Amino acid sequence: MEVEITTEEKILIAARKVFIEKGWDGARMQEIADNAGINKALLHYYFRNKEQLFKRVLAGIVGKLIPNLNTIIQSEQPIFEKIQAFIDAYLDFLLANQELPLFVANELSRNANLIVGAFEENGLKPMVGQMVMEIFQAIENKQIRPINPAHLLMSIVSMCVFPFMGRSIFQKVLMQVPEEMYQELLKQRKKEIYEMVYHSIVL
Amino acid sequence: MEVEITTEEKILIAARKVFIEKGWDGARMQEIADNAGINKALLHYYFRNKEQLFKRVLAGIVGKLIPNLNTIIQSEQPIFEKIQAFIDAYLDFLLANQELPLFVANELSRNANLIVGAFEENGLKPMVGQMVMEIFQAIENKQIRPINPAHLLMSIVSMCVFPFMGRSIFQKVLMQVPEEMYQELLKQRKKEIYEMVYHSIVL
DNA sequence: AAAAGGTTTAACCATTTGGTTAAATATGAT
DNA sequence: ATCATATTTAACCAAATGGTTAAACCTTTT
Repeated sequence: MEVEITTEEKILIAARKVFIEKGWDGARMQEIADNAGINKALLHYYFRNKEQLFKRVLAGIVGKLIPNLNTIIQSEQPIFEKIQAFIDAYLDFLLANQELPLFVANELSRNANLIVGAFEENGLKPMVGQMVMEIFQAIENKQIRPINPAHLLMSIVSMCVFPFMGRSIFQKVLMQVPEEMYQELLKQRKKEIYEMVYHSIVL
Repeated sequence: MEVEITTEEKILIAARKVFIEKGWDGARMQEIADNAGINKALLHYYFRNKEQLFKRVLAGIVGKLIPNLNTIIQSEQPIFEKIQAFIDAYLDFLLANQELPLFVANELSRNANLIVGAFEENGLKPMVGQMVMEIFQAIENKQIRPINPAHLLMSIVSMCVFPFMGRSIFQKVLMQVPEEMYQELLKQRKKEIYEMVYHSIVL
């Protein structure tokens, strides 16, 4: 069977890899061309310049990041199930896109307008609002102990994302464990995070 | 009173600022020179090249990062007090060096050998070992509920660091709050993190 | 088969950037 | 004052880098 792959796709795949690996500043058009197995001039034929290419890569990334989580947030489930589903979906995504968080945080902090633009074009609503409300209600209903919802969410997201974003810090400085062992830890986190959150809010 | 500030110090201050702000790839020797108010050639007079200058900046950063935490870890206190002291000291440091985590994670993931070298020269022992042992003992002594120590530590560090390292993600994408409000959240975290951890491990 | 249009390439170009050089200027010792 | 040494600067340089151009090469249409 024929697996058609256009030059444009080859370029985007190569660009995604190089941009994520090296960041905007470190990425070289020549390296992207080499990775795509084409001439450098062809990059500029398909994408006018580095910025256009970067924007296209961003759009692809952001497009996958968002919908996943939003569906969960909007679903109707009891608070504990919902939190568990959130952690579950978030970690699945992170395990499949391990280098993404550091890349996004990085570019976002240097190049904010570009990235925020990409998010807005992809229609990311501040999905936090609804979650905050639900946590408030769960507190009033005596389902969970009183806790600042913003901080609870912050903590959950932190526990999910940081092991990926700060992976180099954990792996190379703090824990000094080999790659496979770290991957093993990452896989266990789904369960560990949920248990931590559960015990910290259950009455 | 005379505040003596040598050219070398001026350079290091400027370099630290530019490197942290822009990263290795984004930092320009010219910009560092401008920030220091000197000629570009003078940079190379004091520091042979970009790499030497970067290493010196790193040494300064790592030198302050470590000792702070190690003293706490090595202190003898009951487990809950120790965890609280750890969070306390960590957040004080982070509040005073907000841009550092992203910078370190970033350079560490691209340029590992350079940074790990800087850590090793500054004698960072994998301080985690001792903490893991103590958590194990606390579990055996029925002081806290059974929990994987590595994950507990990972979670604590995550909750402390991520709001700084992923600040742009929280602030600009997820929560969309103004600067002062985010700073306010950060100041509250000390208390919030400890309470979260406390409730999640207390029997 | 020849014209036409899109696709790909090699060779260039202008600018930026890290780094050097040689001369000028302070600074300190004799 | 004068000599020597350390500090600072302006002018350069070579390599790297994003981008352009004009020609070559397909593929499809007529």
